[in-house]
Amino acid sequence: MPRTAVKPSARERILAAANELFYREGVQTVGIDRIIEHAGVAKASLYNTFGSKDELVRAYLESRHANVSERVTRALTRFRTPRERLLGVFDAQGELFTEPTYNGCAFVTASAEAALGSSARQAAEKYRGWVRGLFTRLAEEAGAADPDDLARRLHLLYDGASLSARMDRDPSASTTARAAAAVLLDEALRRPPSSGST
Amino acid sequence: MPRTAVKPSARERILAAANELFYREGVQTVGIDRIIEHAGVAKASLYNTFGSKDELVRAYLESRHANVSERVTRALTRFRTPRERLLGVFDAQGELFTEPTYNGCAFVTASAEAALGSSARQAAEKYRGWVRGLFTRLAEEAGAADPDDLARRLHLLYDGASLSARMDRDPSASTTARAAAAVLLDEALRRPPSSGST
DNA sequence: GACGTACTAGACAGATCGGTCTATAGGAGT
DNA sequence: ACTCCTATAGACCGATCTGTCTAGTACGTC
Repeated sequence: MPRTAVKPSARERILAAANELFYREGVQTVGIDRIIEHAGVAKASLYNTFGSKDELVRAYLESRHANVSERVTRALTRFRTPRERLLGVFDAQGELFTEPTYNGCAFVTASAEAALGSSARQAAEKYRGWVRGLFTRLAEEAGAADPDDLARRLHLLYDGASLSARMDRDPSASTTARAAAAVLLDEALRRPPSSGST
Repeated sequence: MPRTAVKPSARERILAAANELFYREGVQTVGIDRIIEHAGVAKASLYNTFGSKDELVRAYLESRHANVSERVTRALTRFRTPRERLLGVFDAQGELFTEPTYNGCAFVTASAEAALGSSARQAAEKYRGWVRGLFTRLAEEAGAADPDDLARRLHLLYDGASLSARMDRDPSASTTARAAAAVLLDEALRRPPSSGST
């Protein structure tokens, strides 16, 4: 068991350094030299393991995706009713916001820095698909008249909250989003299950 | 009239080039050389006029702020009732989304690329303050029970919509946001003018 | 014609970038 | 003992970055 206890592998140390530096300062700003220095590895180790900076960025974002989805999923098991589970997404978001290292959605910032066809954009697309699917499923379970439509609306609040938490340095954005989500949910339950009223 | 008709000044050409390239590809990705080449000016002209790239970024964002606020303000004069004016913000947003060059909120992307104390962050803060103030004023005029609270909620939808329009390439995000905003507005009007119910 | 202003063209400096390469060292499996 | 694998340190390459500097040009005003 020398892997995790005594000394993590080079790959793990590099990913940890990337997770910290890329997230805090941006994937464009942080250079390879900073990463290997912070991880305490040789440059060759990084390129033997990941091949390029772009692939390292992809691995960094994929690990974040895994962390966030696991964390949110686990947090939702605390709640019993469908309504509580749906609104619980914003509670889980609020917990992230209060962490001192929180610096916004990693996929949004990385995507803003990267070129159009880059790995960052692909990883962001995948993450957004997961969020959308989560909200859609929760909206269905809650009995919303139009689950897709409610999921889209909740996704707007979710994105807006993470953006406000970063740019306005306002961790209470998740509370505002949660309250707004409750109003939207109630309205979606009031609507008849199959009709389109604008 | 040789200024605007025949040949714009170097400053105007530089700003136009910055507005196009910075917005499309990012302030970090686009270098000074690309700007001066696209503007057709000498490098010395850029540095004599703006002093540094950071100041050029600030000027670029300030010009965008002026453009957007002027455009939104003018669009809102079309509507008569307070309710229409409030929801009209999302109509104006939808018009921006349909433009082929739309690439998300310039302040969000620029802020994601720039360092913490940079001009971009300052310009973004200023812009966000304007948006917040606009929503607050419209919420007051519409007679919302808690205008600040409603403004915060609408701001989440507004940010979420621009983010979705860019990342999901979905111009209809403004329509979703507008529908959600209508629900939130109605609820804010139903609430008694001075009480706090969670 | 002289002069100041605004501009252009482009070399240049100093730093940093992503990425490759050489050379070396230690540990595990045969 | 020998080899393979993984790791190390660090020189090195070509490209690119922001910013400076020199030199020369067109124009409008006195």
